[in-house]
Amino acid sequence: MLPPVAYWIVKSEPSKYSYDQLERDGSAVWDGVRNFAARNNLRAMKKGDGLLFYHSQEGKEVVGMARVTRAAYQDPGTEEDWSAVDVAPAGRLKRPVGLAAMKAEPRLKDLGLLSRPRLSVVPVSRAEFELIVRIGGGTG
DNA sequence: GCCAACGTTGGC
DNA sequence: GCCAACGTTGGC
Repeated sequence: MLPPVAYWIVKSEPSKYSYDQLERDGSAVWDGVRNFAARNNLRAMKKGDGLLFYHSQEGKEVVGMARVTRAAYQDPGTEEDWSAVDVAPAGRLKRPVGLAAMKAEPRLKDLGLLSRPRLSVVPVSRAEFELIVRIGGGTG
């Protein structure tokens, strides 16, 4: 039996790196994280973990799913002790799930995205993950 | 080890 | 563009 996967929300400003771009690229090196808590979350990721891709600043919505394709390794952009993972797109939501919709959903009241708004990589429970995907109409 | 200053993020 | 929140840095 496969080990259970974990779930995360990763944030990106679409003007810097959008979900569209990830789909065009087919995969991406998720690097440049310079926050200890976010780094620790990156390091806890395993290949196969599920990601929700959130657009910050513009959109303010979860737009799609992605998957971890390579567990944490040295961030290639620095000599310092930071980490990167590789990710691949795993389906766009039929309807993006906006920040307001998540705030309004009682079952998402403990969502890390809401309680730790400045953290760029936050864990979510399987239930939260699946609920957000369901609110978004799935990936069709 | 504390705390003030500073920089960055991100919602509004 | 503003401002609040918060993480990080650096002086003491």
